[in-house]
Amino acid sequence: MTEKDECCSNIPDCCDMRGLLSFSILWLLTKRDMYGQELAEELGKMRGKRPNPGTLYPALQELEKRGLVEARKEGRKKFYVLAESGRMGVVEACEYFCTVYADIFREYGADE
Amino acid sequence: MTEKDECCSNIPDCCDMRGLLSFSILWLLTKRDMYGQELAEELGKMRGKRPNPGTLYPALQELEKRGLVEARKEGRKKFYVLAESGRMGVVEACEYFCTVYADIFREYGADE
DNA sequence: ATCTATATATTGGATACCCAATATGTTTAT
DNA sequence: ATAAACATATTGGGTATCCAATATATAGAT
Repeated sequence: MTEKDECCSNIPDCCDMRGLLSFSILWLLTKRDMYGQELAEELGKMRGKRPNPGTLYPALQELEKRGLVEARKEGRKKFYVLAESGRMGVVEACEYFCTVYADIFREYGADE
Repeated sequence: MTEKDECCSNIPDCCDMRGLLSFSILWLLTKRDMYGQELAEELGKMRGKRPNPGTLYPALQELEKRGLVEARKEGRKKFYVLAESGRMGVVEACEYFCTVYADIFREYGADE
């Protein structure tokens, strides 16, 4: 608790680690439907920093436009739901991702 | 073995998985010094596709400019070597990376 | 009604990464 | 010396992600 607020805040300054936002969003949506601010919070927990609205909302619109997610409004909240193609795509993407970076995880992941 | 040539060629079309090039380069250089074409080949094995020269060389120049790698010429080959700051940075980056995507690896990585 | 908090969205600008195509050197072979 | 092969590099154009700052719209409280 003397640490930062959430999970990992050791954001490296050597490589900016940009990328994989859409991938992370799709993966989070396999857990449950979420609206924008929930996604922002979960992304913040994962990566140590919430994405800015100017980053998040265009990404969501793009995923919606491509038919990977669908939106359902509830009051002022707009819940994003994985579409059929998104659900298949994200599994494929996760498998690819894990294969590509398997060695890195073998060395630095695992415990802790 | 009936599969594709190298490791993973199931490049997903749902999310483009762009990003992490500099990170991957730094990580490869923890294994051994490499020149451009070697890096291109190793990146091709990792990700299923070699980066184009117009992608790779600017990235290498940027890493050199920022002092994370140093270059040593041997004939026509230009070997890239992790600099001090690069070696520390890449460990930090690997730990960050593994923390951020730990859950995805737990689900889709591990065996196979 | 009006104020506040919440949630979505846009604007403008920057950087990293991606490509195809082409150009410039440097060895090696003939 | 000239050609072929190898390696590095550049050009021009595109997309995804990143930011700070601002705008709009809805809901709940008073």
